[in-house]
Amino acid sequence: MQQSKLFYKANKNKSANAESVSHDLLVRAGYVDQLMAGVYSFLPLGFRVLKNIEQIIRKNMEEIGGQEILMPSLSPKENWVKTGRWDSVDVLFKLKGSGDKEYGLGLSHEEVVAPLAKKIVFSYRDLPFYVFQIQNKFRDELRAKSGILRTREFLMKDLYSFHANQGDLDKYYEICAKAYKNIFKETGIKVYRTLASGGSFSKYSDEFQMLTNAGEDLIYICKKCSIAINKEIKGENPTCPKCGNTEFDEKKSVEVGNIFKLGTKFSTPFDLKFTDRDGHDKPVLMGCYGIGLGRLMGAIVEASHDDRGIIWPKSVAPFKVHLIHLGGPKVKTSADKIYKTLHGEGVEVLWDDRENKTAGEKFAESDLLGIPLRLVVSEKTLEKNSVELKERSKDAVKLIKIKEILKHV
RNA sequence: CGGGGCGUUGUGUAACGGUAGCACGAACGCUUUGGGAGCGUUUAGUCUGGGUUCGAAUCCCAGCGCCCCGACCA
Repeated sequence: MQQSKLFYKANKNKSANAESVSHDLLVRAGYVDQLMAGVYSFLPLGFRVLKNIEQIIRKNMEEIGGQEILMPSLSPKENWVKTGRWDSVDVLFKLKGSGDKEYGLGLSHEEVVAPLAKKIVFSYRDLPFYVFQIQNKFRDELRAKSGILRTREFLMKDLYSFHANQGDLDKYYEICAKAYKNIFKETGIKVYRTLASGGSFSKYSDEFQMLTNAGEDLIYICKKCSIAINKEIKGENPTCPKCGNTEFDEKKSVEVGNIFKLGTKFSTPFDLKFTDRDGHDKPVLMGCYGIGLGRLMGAIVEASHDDRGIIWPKSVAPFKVHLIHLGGPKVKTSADKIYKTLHGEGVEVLWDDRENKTAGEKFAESDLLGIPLRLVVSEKTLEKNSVELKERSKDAVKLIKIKEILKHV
């Protein structure tokens, strides 16, 4: 991609209305644009990051048997009434269509996936199965905050599992927890699996929390065994559920994922059952497993930046290489050649081909954008048939031969 | 939803009730080219509606919007 054609505009001034680091940097570097409180557009740079995160999640969900589907955002009021969530969930967006027909905008998809499963599941032979989607969710949060960390519309991966018995659900729940750990590791952040209350869903759930001051949650990490619990759990029982210790570190954190054992909570209202080996009908047991993609993206920035800008982990970076040329037409021609070579080899490269920008501006913006590898071409480097290579996360620069660039990127 | 703060050009900000200015950006020209470079020209703004006043960005009322704290959080 040539930067002169990229749909974005970076800004030197700090955003006035952005308290959190990720909000400020993502807006300033042109990754996202705020439309209103809690609602954002993802510009090409931001969308590329989002798609990389999406791909990591997709791969891991497919590895544990997840089959990808796409469910609608609109759903009929009746289904929400059936589960009681029309009245009990105050963040549900409700809207009215023609003929005064009422709809709910999906904030999670039990009301859609359970009736769907009912059309496919009849026998124990049809179980278990796992379906997931990556789709926009709508929640009428009382207060959106911290840029893309808490929004009213956001991309979420939600997986639903269906089981014939508790043992099977328990087993899959742990498999999914492991996949989650892997996802967060791949996206470059450290998370704590945190025992939490399940809200209206189940007695207990597990949250995946990343430590950051920009977060809105508090978690308690056992000083002895490093198990983490959230506030509600500590409120109920102030001892470590694993080792009985009572000493905890209190830390601010952001929840990037959450898993629940739903049991029969949603299968019962929709009469979702199956015929077991013994010939008797039994309710299907469900689990649900969510990750907010935009929030994860924000969390990554919170975890990985410096005072000059973002430092993307390679796995999610919008481009792998930021190519910069300094100098006149001759240098630009060489840069163009390098750009085409890299591009031709499938290396994701952003080339700052702008002619009216000074070296300082290009460097400063490169640091702000946070692409992992920077290649600089100038007359100085060309004299040695080389380019300069620098990792965004490090200070060291080194010269590498142009012929050998592909070995380094 | 309670409390607080704030709405001035694309962004960041200034202006006692009296000429809406500065910086960044953007555009053009010339010069420059290894850490946000220089000169010149240009561009674009007082959230909306009322009120007070000779005169309102400024004071008052209402609305809308944004941010923060809290509450809430499938």
